[in-house]
Amino acid sequence: MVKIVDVAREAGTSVATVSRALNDNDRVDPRLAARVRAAAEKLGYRPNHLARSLRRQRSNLWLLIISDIEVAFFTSVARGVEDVAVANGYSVVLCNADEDETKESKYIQLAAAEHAAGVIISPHSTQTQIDRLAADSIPVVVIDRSLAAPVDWVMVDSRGGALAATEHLIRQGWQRPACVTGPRSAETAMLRRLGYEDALRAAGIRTRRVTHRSFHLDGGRAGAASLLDRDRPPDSFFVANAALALGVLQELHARGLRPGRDVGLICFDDAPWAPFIDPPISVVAQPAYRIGTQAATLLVDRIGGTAEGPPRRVVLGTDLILRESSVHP
Amino acid sequence: MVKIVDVAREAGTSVATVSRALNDNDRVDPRLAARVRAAAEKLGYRPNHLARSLRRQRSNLWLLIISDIEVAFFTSVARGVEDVAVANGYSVVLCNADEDETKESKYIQLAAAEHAAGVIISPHSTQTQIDRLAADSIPVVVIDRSLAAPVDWVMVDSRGGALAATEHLIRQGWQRPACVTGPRSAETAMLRRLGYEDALRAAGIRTRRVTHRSFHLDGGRAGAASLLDRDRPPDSFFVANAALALGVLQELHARGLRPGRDVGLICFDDAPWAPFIDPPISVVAQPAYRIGTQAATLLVDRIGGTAEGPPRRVVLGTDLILRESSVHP
DNA sequence: GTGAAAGCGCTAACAC
DNA sequence: GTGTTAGCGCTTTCAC
Repeated sequence: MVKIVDVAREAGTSVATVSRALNDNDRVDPRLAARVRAAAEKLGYRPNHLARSLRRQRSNLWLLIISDIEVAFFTSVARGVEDVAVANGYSVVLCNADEDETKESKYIQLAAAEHAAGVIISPHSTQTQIDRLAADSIPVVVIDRSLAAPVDWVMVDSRGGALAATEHLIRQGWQRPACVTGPRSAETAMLRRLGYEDALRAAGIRTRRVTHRSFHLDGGRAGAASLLDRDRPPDSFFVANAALALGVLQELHARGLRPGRDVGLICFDDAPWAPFIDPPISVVAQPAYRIGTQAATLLVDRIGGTAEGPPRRVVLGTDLILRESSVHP
Repeated sequence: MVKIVDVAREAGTSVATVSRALNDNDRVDPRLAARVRAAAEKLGYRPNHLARSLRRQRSNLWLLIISDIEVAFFTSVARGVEDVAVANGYSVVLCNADEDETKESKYIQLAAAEHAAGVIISPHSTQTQIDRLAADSIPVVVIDRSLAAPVDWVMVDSRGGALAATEHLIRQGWQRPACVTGPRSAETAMLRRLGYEDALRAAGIRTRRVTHRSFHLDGGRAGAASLLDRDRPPDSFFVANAALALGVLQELHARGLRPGRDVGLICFDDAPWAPFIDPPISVVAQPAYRIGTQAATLLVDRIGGTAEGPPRRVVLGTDLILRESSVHP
């Protein structure tokens, strides 16, 4: 292993100068700097990140703590985060909290122990504790959901998207839209429900048909079943994410109900397979990749100290993509 | 920040003993150890991973370098890896090489620079260079594809799965099966093609209808188009992964060909949406999560030094899941 | 603009 | 079984 003293010897200078030259410190003679770079090149010098981080009391690692890695939305977010991180010389540790508070808090501890340069998190709940990070002055950017603490965040206009989707169902002619959404603890689940209710209110529909379930296929199936078993069952569904929608689809299929003919269906989250379902599914598309890049950019600014002061909040808009599942015959 | 000396003072002992007690070294008096742990607890001591790693010349980070994070298969693998890693006190840095050799080699460099404890990689090609890791004696486990170098690996029986899938098509009564597979540089693409050809040979079918494309939706679409434009077009398709299958589906749809009626279709990789496509897609399912846990287990053994000696190879079997797309009317 | 030297927090070799 | 201490490789004062 070739280290900084070896480069110094080769370049005929001191370790201090090598360090400065290689870290683009300007207080070094351009010609000497060139000699240093040549020496480093020649010897194949690779800085030891561990030593640097120990000295600086900060690593070049980000922790990206997401609530469910198997949700395609988060995968795209991760991509966006990673692209920006790598471009800025950081590496991303992807942590899957699995909607589990214990796991989540372990990862927050880990961020502190590893002296992470920053953290991007989609918190389990608005009560998620990030004091440990604040205490070590590790910058945090929150995505997808908000947080009680005063931090930067990037969200999608869930309520607006849900409103647009439900309005669309009503305008199509569906009379009794229902809402299958996520757990009450998830802010997005609540916001999407609220958007749904906004639309009903605007249309003068009194009956709210709502069910809260876990954000999974099984939840969707059970939710649809419970709704359909009611006295005056819904004739259409606004579903709060793609996994839930798969479950709703399954239940509809089991009952011989075809979307776009017998019932209306639209869901939050576009997915690569949505156009191929029978029938193709109408969706509210979220700019997942951009959420990732935006969050990462905010984090870079905070770490660099470019951004001081109060939290910044970014809200990205959604797109309504209409396919056949929401058509009223 | 409370450090090891603080704990030593509190417990009335030396830093060496604290280090030993906290790292479960047995050469320490149980009662003293208890006192140390109590002191650490009381002061809220958190070991500094950076310092530890610098001293040990090895961090507790794994790099998981996958070829495409948006492929659901790799997401499940990642989950498996992470679960085992965390259970063993490691953290996983997820790196998305994006089927790009340059990115891949940067991540391999990174593993060295960060003194990663180990690396799990789905290499871009069999020629991927991992010397840099061997040089730093960082253990490597290869997944999904093989590698020229002598390392541990975990794979799925691609050839066998492809054979079973194609045999199934033929047994259904399809006469002219085609194969839409990935790039020649991807070993899985080649193996799946070979399995397909094994089945044709066994059935006495002479004409091979094969196209190699990138493992993406667009590749599938273009591949299906080129095959269907031939003089004697295929009447059925064995497709080498789920993304490709979506593209094939798109092209079939555009031409008014319905799987399970006009053509036969089966693909590698199960996906949560496969049962909901019109018609539901028959697939060769891979045990993705288990591939992850297996690879991680091999890595843990290598790091711990439990496993010395020659490379170990794990080949996991596939499951044929039959739905409607492969039915011959 | 450059160099000498301290020290980040920890582990492990060595001495007892 | 326990303590003393060197040193992992780097950055960053401080002195010149």
